[in-house]
Amino acid sequence: MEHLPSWLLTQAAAHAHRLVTEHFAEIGARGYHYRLLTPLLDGPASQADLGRRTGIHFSDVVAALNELTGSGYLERRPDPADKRRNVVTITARGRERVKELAATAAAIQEELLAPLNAAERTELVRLLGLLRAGAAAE
Amino acid sequence: MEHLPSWLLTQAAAHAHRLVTEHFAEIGARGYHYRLLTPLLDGPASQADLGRRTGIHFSDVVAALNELTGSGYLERRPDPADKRRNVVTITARGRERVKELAATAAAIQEELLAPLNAAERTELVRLLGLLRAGAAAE
DNA sequence: CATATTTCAGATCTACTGAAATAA
DNA sequence: CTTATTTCAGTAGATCTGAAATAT
Repeated sequence: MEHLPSWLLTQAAAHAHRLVTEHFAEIGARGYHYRLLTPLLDGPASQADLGRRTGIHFSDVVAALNELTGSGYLERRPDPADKRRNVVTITARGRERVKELAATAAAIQEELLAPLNAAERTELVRLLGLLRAGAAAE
Repeated sequence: MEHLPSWLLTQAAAHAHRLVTEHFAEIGARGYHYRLLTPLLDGPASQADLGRRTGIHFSDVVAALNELTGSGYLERRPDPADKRRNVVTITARGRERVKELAATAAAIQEELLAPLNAAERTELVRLLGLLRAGAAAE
């Protein structure tokens, strides 16, 4: 079992999940907040677009954006060019919040990757990236 | 975000989880069944012992063992030497079931690791093992 | 008519918390 | 009295399903 990739992946992800939940909770956030707020630094986006870029389901994007608008980190307005869409824009407070979330995320990575040296960290990221590309391919 | 280890880990694990759920469901099983049944091939164990060896919580071990005893894959008897404990033993039907589950697990690994060559698979397992050891250390 | 977007209500699985009963 | 084991009831988080309303 200790050599079964899917099991090792599950265990490592569970550990990562514990760290993410714990550290983000300390500042009243959760992982979805960071994942959704960060891409908005590059400019406004529709909710469907955010869902596709982050891998978060449309229905969950809705709930997380409700929380983030409630905190004043972003604004949601109907798109004049396509009235089905909402244009989601990050606010000045939201940009400050991202800095805070990014610092927390960096601390999480450091704790998670502590057992690996620099070369091993790079290789892990590369291998996981390959898995991700393969999963997206089919 | 594509280079954030905790995110890559989460995505890869989510993909692995989809494969595990999907493939095991085809034969009326789930991941916990394989994880609990396999160590019992080495001999009987108490539930607390199973929980420690598999990383599954005691309360979830109880529920999964209820399902497995209901299907006749294992037996649970009070331990005469320590009456707090249950001795959990795999049955002949259980041993057959493990073969089925192991074949399914192998198919899952193949699908999951398809993007990696043999050397990369070995390295991924090694790196995830290091993370696991680090997580267990604190 | 088919497709895309937003939204809500609900379901699943994994992981965890808390507490009780029993026995070492 | 403290600790370990089993058990149950319930929670939380991430993911996903299904369906409705609206607009392209």
